[in-house]
Order: sequence, then C-alpha cells, then structure tokens
Amino acid sequence: MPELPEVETVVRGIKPSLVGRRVEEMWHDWDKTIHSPTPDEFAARIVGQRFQNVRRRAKYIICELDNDFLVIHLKMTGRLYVVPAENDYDADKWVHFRLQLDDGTQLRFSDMRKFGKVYLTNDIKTITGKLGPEPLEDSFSLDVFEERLAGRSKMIKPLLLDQTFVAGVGNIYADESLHMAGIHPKRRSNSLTDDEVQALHGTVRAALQKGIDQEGASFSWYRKPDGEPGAMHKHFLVFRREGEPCYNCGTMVEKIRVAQRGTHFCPACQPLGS
DNA sequence: CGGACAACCTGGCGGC
DNA sequence: TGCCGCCAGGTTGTCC
Repeated sequence: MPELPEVETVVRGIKPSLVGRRVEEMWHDWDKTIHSPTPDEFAARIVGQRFQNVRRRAKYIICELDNDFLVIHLKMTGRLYVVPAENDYDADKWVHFRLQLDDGTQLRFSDMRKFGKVYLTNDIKTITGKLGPEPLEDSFSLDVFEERLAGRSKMIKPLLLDQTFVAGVGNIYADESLHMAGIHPKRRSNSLTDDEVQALHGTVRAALQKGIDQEGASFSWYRKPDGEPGAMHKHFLVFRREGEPCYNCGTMVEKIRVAQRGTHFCPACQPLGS
C-alpha cells in the first residue's frame, strides 16, 4: 500500500495523539511482525518509555522514544492508528501489534498480509543508513539527482523504485511521475536527455507532493489514521487506468510488466523510441 | 552493476 | 456456488 505520501499522512495523523504519551504495555499475536529485538526484549524495553516525536524517513515511521526508536514499516497492507482502548478489537481482525498508552488509548498496527514490521533500536542508522535522499527535501537538488544517475544504466522505473537511489517512491508514484515527464518506464537511465532528467526531477517531487496534498491513495487497503480514505486515487493520470484515455492525448493507457511490476503508461506521450 | 525470481502472507477477482 | 489461478501499493535475498 503505502508510499511516501501515504506514510507522511499517517505520521501527520498519529503524531498529535502520541507525543507525550508513555507506553504501559505491549501486545502482539504474530512473532514475525516483530522484526527485532525478540518480542520479550521488545516488550521489556519499550514499557515505560515516552513518545518524544514522530516523523517519517522514506516509507518508515520513526517514533523517537526516551531511549530507543520505535520504527514501523507498513509494507503492502499495514495500517497504524490510535483509538480508545475500549474500542472493539473485533472491528479490525488484522491487528497484530498494540501498545497500551497512559491516557487510555492504544496504538494499533493492523496488517492483513503480515508483511509489515516493527523495530526497536537505539541506532536508527541500522535501518535508515542505506536509504537514498528524501525527494521532497531541498537538498534533493537537480545536481544531486544528476550525480546519482551518473554511471547507472538500468531501466528508469526500477531505478526510481530502488530505495537506495531515492527514498520513498513506490509503484504508484513512479508511474505517475514518469508519465508527467513523458518518459517511457523502460527507458535506460543513461539514455535520458538533460531536459528529461530535469523534467523527471521535477515530476517525482510534484507527484509525491500531490499525493500528500490529497492525503494518499485509497483504491484498496490504505486508510488514513482516522479511518477515512485519501483522495489521491481520484487524480491518477495513468495508474490503474489501463484501457482508459490519456488525459493529455486521448490514447488508451496501457499496462505492461516492467521488472515484475505492473506498469501503467501512455504509449503516445511516453514513447520508447527506436 | 543489472536482471530474473522466489519468499514473506491474505484476500479479491475473473474464468470456468 | 465452488475451485483455481492470478493479481496486489514493498523489500530482501539468491543466483546467473
């Protein structure tokens, strides 16, 4: 599910409920949801710690506690929200991790496919150390983008999905930003013209910012922490629009597979060339 | 470095 | 209605 805009929306939604709260108890029912340390050590360490801050890095949700970082990755179907402890557990049968907080609320991590992970560490670099730059920060300049492209030759779409190349872009926003830049997803990264590189640098940021402004895309599992859907899926240009006309030229949007991922593009606006 | 593919899981959907 | 195969927004590891 969630890419940078969805994770950012989750962080903004839960932060006010968490900052200042103290952890009273931890519960889980699926060991593999706890990435590290062991569930027993996790529980022993986290109880008593207070939330100092909640932020995002790439697609990771990072909660700064007194002595540790509580890190959560939603993967495909994860949801994270805070509700009163008395709220019916059966309302969401996919909750696999809960923290009881000192104001009578609970932080709940729901994950239908069980791909998501929670981590507790005092060294955040072990998790975020290899990530590429944050695409929406000012430091992600055109120069930085060009430098990172230098020496790379693989197809541009899978390169955008590589979290060590640039952090936070997933399948939706890769397709959307490539369409906005008029670049075919199978183009070799070293075949892009200077103009195309400049355009893509801008559209990656624009696509992600649009996703944040619309509070994420909810065509399937993703929901905001308040349970409501985001609106981004109403504004997709090509993603999941195969067989429908391109808004720019009227040509039918196509769906193909690129690096084993479903990929949507307009063959007229995004030519592969010869 | 690049690429293919399997794994990790469950649920929804189309086809028969 | 039932069963089967395929698909799904992510990441990691293996093998060539």
